[in-house]
Amino acid sequence: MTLADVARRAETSTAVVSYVINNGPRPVAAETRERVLAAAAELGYRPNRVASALRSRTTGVVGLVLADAQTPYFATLAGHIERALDERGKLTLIGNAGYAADRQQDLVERFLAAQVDGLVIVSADGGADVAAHAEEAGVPAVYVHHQPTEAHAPVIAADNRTAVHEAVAHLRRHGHERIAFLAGPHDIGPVGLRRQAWHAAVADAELLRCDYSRAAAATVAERRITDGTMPRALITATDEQAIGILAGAWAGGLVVPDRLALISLDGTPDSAYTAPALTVTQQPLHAMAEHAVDQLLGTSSPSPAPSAATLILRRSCGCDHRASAL
Amino acid sequence: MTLADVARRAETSTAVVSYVINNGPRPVAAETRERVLAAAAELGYRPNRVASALRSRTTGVVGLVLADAQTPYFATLAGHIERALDERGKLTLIGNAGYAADRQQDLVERFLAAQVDGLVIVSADGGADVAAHAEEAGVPAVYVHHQPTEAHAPVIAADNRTAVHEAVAHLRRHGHERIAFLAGPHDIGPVGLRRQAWHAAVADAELLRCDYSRAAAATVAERRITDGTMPRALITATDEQAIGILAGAWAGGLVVPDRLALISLDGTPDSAYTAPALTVTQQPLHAMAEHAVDQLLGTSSPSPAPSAATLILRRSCGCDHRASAL
DNA sequence: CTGTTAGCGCATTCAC
DNA sequence: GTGAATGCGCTAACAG
Repeated sequence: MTLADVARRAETSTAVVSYVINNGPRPVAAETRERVLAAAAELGYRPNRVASALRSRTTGVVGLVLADAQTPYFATLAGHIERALDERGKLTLIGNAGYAADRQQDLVERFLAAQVDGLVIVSADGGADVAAHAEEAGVPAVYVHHQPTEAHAPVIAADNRTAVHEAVAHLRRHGHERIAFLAGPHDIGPVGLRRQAWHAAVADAELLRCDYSRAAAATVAERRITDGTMPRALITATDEQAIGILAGAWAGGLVVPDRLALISLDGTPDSAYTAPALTVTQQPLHAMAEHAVDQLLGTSSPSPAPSAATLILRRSCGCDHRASAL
Repeated sequence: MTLADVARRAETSTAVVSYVINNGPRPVAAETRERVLAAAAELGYRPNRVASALRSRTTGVVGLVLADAQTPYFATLAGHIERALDERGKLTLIGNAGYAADRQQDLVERFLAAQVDGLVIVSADGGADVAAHAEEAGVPAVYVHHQPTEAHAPVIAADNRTAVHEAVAHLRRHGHERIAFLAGPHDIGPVGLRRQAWHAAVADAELLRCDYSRAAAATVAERRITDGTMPRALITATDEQAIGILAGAWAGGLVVPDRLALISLDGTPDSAYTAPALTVTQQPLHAMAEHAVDQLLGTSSPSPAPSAATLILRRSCGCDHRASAL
């Protein structure tokens, strides 16, 4: 079924059929429009977006490159982005780079070959400035969460510094002086910012490091408990690490929050249903996604830039104002 | 940059350039090939997949329709599917139906318009047989996890019945007689199969129901604890519900596994890092994804059909053979 | 307001 | 082994 078939059936031209299918760019007489619509319905006509894309030079597809699609933080962010795109009539081509710079590069290349209308890059630490390739091809791109140094595209990220300060201040209110920090393996990207903000706010406390995985954090917790060197107050850079710490603490018989006050810095949905529930600074992932997509598509009414994460008080820091898990 | 540009630079025809770019379907003299490759590299030529798709009637893109992209179970499955597709050179167009039948329909329609080479549908309970539309358009489709009644496409799912039997048997080994079951709001789909298998294996024990969300399950747990009607042994249909039960139990001061032996039936990665760690029957999500994609693409060496979930013993059932969270 | 027509970039047929 | 020419289905000039 093609435009021509519909035109033939409606006894008109392909141009007119195109005008009614796309509501423009030229007006069509009401009666003709009815005939065309009827013919299209009878034939079960479905426009071929590929042909349309070739001619109009716009596919209605946006590429979403993810560093990691499995982690709740990224998965939630990706979900919001896909939804924002969908609301604006775009389709989402998704790709998972698995933290590998070359895979990220390759995905961008393939998305560009597919003539995407834009590129959203949720990169993690490291990686080259893939947006440069997009710019060269005349395709707009935005980074979300993280941006490589000297990047040629806007970045959408929340204010990490303020979030960390709030977490530190809250733990101090609980009477803690020495507030340790569990960072990632290095200080690149948003987590590096969080680490620095902690360092600026806390005079002398211990800096721990491990991978951004539950398994790694659980190992750290178990070892620390065995050694008797577990801090009494800890801020983790990510929810994944916090959940790992909780698992390790449980296995090691260390009670949270009695023996360890814990705050995490992502605030994914997962953090609300751990045992005990995690106190977090919640990143405005929805706002970040909306803003990124508006920025990318140059929508007329752009959403406001996402602000800082908000502190959500639950049980793991020692707060008690909500006994219920809800 | 188009084929014609490269041809001009290499002083040959567009046909020859096409042959070398695609390695066929006709042979090209080594020397000519070199000239073409050099010209393409110098010009930074990138094939236009849209034009290629229009001509060759194959886009190299597969549509993935998800009932819910946020839940770890579906997110993990989606990740495996995307990866399997990527390994076979396909790009993935993703869409989130959010459990809404009309949104699912709409997504399929738009993917078909985009001329996808195939459709993977990870549907949840309900929804029409969207694969029928695909079949009509001559596009192959597979269902994963769940299939509407009277569906016109293959389904890839694991053996839920066996999984449930193993869970029941294990709880019995721990000395439990009355093993309750937490099902979804109704008995459609895979969860319905699990519910039936439990019913067949357990004579008289209580059937609980709630939404497939952590929040709903936590509410159930808290109410049961308050009422003093919490079962001593429970199998939950999904990990989401198990995690909610754990959160509710913690908030209500009920110790798992001492006062409640718990087994869940998904076995997502999340289940390994709860406190306590969940004993689960782990669904072969990777095998399901591989098999689905092979089935869809008609690959020469199809992967074997996924078998039953495997029982992973951890702490929540009362087992003690692994003190570590790892 | 409607119809005719020329490509979009590429794969492929047919001639050489 | 190579090249010229055709058309995939659609949009947008252009002409009526």
